[in-house]
Amino acid sequence: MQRRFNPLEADARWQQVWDEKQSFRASDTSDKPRSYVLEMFPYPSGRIHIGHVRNYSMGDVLARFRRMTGHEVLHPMGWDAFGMPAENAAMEKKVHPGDWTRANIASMRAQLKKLGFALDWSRELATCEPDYYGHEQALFLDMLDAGLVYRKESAVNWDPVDMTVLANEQVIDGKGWRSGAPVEKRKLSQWFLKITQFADDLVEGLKSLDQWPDKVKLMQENWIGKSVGLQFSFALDAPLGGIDRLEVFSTRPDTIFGASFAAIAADHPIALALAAEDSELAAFAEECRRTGTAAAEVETQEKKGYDTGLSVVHPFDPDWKLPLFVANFVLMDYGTGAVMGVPAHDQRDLDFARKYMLPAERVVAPPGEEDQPVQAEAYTGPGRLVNSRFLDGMSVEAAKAEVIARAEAEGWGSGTTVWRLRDWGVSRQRYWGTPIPVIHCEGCGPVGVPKEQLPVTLPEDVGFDIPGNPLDRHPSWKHVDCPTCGKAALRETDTLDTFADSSWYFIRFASQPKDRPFDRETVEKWLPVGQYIGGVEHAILHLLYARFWTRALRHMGQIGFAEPFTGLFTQGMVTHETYKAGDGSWLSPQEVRKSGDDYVHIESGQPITVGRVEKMSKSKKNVVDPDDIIAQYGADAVRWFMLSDSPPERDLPWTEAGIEGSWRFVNRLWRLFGQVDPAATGDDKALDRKLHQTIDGVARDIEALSFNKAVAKIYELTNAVEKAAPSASRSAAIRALALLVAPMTPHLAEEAWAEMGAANGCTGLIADAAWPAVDPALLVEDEVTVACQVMGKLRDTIIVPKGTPKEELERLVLAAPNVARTLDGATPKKVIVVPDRLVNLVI
RNA sequence: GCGGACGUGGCGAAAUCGGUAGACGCAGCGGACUUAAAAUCCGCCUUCCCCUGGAAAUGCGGGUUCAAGUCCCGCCGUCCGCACCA
Repeated sequence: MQRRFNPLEADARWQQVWDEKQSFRASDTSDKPRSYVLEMFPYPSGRIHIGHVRNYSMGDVLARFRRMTGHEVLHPMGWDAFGMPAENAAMEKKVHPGDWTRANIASMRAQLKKLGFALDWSRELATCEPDYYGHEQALFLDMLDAGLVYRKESAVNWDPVDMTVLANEQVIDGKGWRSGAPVEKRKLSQWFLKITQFADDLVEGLKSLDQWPDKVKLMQENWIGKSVGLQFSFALDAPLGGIDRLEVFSTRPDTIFGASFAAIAADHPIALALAAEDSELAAFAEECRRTGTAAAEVETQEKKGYDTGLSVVHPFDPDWKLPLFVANFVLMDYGTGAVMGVPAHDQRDLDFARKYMLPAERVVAPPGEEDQPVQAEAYTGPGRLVNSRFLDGMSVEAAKAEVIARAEAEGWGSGTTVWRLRDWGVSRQRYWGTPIPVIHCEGCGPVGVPKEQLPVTLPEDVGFDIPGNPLDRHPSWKHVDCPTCGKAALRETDTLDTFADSSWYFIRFASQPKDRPFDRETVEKWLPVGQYIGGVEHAILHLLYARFWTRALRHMGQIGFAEPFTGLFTQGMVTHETYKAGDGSWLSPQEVRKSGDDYVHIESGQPITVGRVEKMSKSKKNVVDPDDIIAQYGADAVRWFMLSDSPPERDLPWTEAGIEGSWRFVNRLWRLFGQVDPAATGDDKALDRKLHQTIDGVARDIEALSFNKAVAKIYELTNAVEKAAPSASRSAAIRALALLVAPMTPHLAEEAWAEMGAANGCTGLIADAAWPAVDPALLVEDEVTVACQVMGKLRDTIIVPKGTPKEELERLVLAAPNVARTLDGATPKKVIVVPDRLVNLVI
């Protein structure tokens, strides 16, 4: 065996062997239990970054481990290949988005292959190819037929930089998620997917996802935002044009007798009608629209209103009139754009009432506080109804039910659920996306492209020298005949949001027939995905859309399950120290050298300020390139480092010392593998025990994705094996160690396996080897260390046979020298014995 | 503001059910080998003290318990998500 492990040579050799033997090809017909391990597929930006390496290393350990434990594993890879960056590149570099994207895919594929992931490359797909997006178009048409797609003119979020519409989920703090430009409102005809039809089920379904992080489930629940209450109408005391009623929604119909005003949004039809003849109101409405929705602004925003002079009539008392305001805190796009104001029990209403001198009468009170006046804070807790006529004495819940029942009986309202979730607007005014397969005919309206004409492919001859949608200004592409009446018609020139592409790729991975999106039977063999791994930044967008899409397919009878991902794991980021030069400019790790405890700039020798450890970003220059690292240390050291130290859900600080340490360990293992001796004889019971405990523990840790713990256990075993004297046990441990590290450092393991060879029982590829069996008898120790405590403080420890009886333990502890000295002749009042663990003496 | 997570050595972290806090790794220190260096190996490594032992210590302050990093109450801090949601 060579003295040093040579990854540069070994990595490529084993990668080629796995490739030739198609070692990681998933069989649809295997009888083994199936396991679908999936990491979120990358956007082909051009380079793999270290975060990808961490993500795919984790998935790879699980995939390889599952193979070793007898599973038929599906572990595929593909490309989320449509999107804006390709068009931006086209504009800047005068390359076609397709050429740019495909070149990026080629180089990133090569990078991934260098890491030796156990991927089934035969199933590789790219969403920008017609043999993917054509099937997506078919699914869109199915949804159109099923009534899950509709077209609507609505105010949409317009990104003025990317010149496209954005979904609600893609607007963050009033800014476009990609461009960061403040989003404008525009009225446009757009295609929508009816995600709200599944709102309730999407919330309910979260309960079944016990292998999802609570954090993600909570984020989804909040995003969907279910509110149960009463939608009802106030009569206007004087009709305005054709409008004589005002619809409002309230989650607190029980407080209806505490109402002292009604308020509408600045964009509410009544407000618009009034503003047409009231310039003061028009100015106020304009001010409301101008106000940003950014966090800081909203918080400091004063509640302001404009008294319309109109009144509404209380539904339970025709003589009770409530003033109607236009208010800046009422939003047109939530509920009905109008509220009833109950100052005593809603803080915003209270702030508003104080400013405009409106009454604030308590109608719910906890016991004993019935007569307390309303102070600075609105009361939102439980209690009994007061000052509320026929509701007096009821609980909040009973009163809600009573008001809803009466409203429904009297016909002026009904119990309703309102959702924060909006339907998913999927139209994008972009070129590099899936063409929406619809033809607009003057006579027939929008008509779906007949399925036999799919795919509707993107034209190649497009230019990006002027802003806007190249599909729309293409001379011929959009001009087609109506499939229904045959008259001249126009193709839809919008493309689908790229989140549609990632909403079903995990299904296509499992089954890729040429003539349809997927084969149901094959899909149901593999799905749902057993373990999905990716960044938490997709907690809402991608994961919600994928859950919707899967439900839509089930709704249409195409598949039999609703949840696409049984297990979800959100891994942390890879971070790095930041370095700042004296002039405040950022420096990359390559420009910095450690000198004693300080850092200096290599070029100038000037001292460097070390900043906080942050997510790697180009702007702060704290990035490391996986290619450089692999070239220096090989794939296995990088993979090992990605799994070590930090728990996978937490951020992992990249350090030069850390990767050096991993590299040293790879070599340490390599030297140890060289010490295997098939001729060695003799037992080492302690080492056997350590080995079997480690095999068991590492398996559990990998199943739980606690890779850092598995790594620690492997270090411990390595330490023990190194210290052990030669024996048959030691050789067996060395061989088993190769199997234990095989999922993490597969090239090293494969090389060692081949070197150890048949003489040591190492035949075939370690990639095809089974996980070592555990002897349960060796998991239990026959001796245990028992802690000897006096008054809860550790005074001594004794080693006793496992299962030593209580009385005997007590006797031994009392005899322990340090215990006897501490007791100093005193007799314990009480003795607590936890068998095999500790004895605590209470004096 | 609402919701959530987290807080343990110089650093990344372990501690699975309330039962020996700091496993394992990194960095550091001392030593061996070497002409020397690298590599490797051995040892030390929470703090303090009257050092064959002892005391304190898991963000801070209380509580429950024979026993608390772990459970309960109240603070402080950091990070994340949402945000005028009726």
